[in-house]
Amino acid sequence: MAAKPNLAVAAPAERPASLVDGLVGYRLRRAHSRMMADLLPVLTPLALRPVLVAMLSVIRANPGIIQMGLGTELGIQRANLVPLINELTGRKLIERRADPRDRRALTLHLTREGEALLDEAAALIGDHEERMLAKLSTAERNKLLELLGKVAVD
Amino acid sequence: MAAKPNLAVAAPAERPASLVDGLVGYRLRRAHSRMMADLLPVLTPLALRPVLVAMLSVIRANPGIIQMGLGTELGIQRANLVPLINELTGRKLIERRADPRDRRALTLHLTREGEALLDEAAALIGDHEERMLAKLSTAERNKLLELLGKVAVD
DNA sequence: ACCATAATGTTGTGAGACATAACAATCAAG
DNA sequence: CTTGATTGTTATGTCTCACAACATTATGGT
Repeated sequence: MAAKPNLAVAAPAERPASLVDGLVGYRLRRAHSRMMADLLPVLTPLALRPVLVAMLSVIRANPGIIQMGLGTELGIQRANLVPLINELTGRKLIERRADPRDRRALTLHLTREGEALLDEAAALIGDHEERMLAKLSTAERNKLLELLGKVAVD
Repeated sequence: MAAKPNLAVAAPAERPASLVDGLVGYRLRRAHSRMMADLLPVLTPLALRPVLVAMLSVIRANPGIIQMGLGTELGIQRANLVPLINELTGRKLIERRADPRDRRALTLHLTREGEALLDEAAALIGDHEERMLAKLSTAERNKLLELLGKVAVD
């Protein structure tokens, strides 16, 4: 029942909009892809990746959070979290400490170096966001944050 | 100079907002992740993935597009495009034809089966988007599309 | 016409993200 | 105390993606 006109003879001169172009999911994919492409080289000088920054950020906001909680917060499965945490502990950016309440769990804390490096990363990421959102006014950026929040939340 | 208030003394009773939570890039990542998690099982019955749908969609909107053009349009490198196109041609969803103007290039066209399958996918994806954007009004959805477009565009 | 450079499709390869299963240690509930 | 669930861990496999190299063909300069 498609009301689709026959355009087999139409000259594809300009750039006909594809079906996926009107989808939020598709533009989300493109916007995300473009931002990651810009962010990766930004963090390279600090030897960090976006995931590691997110981990540091959540640990700073929730000192003493256990690994399972960190994984849930970031949408990372605990199995895949282990090598990431090993990477951060190996660089003395965070510490694993025994949880006094639960002997299975390990709590996570930022070290001084972790704090400092996260501050550096935050500054670089601030510039990065400013660059990516240059076309958007402050009101538009807030609106985008709000709308993305509604989509991201469960 | 960042106008960042000192919140070190705030009581972390509820759920303290982490630094990354105010970043567009981070919410973009979360929103994208959630939508993909919902979309993948939607396309499973058709044995399709989001990339394949995007390819079919762009080919339908630009019949005769060459592989290089498709890769540029979707942000996929031509090397990685080859097995994807092989997958679609193997399933008789698209066809590779010689380009009369450039003997290096191969033009791409949808088959009837490709058209039909894309229509099915479009219907399923329509439901999927409706589900993901349930919290947003029509005006908000259009605004989100517009803002994402500004971020995604180069 | 000739030559150097670029573009297109292709293959191969490796790194990284991610899901799953299985296990030991510990907790929680009956 | 015993059964089941939870936490951290290891191992494994899959999927996506980037990069390098190559043959074929176009393009542009001389």
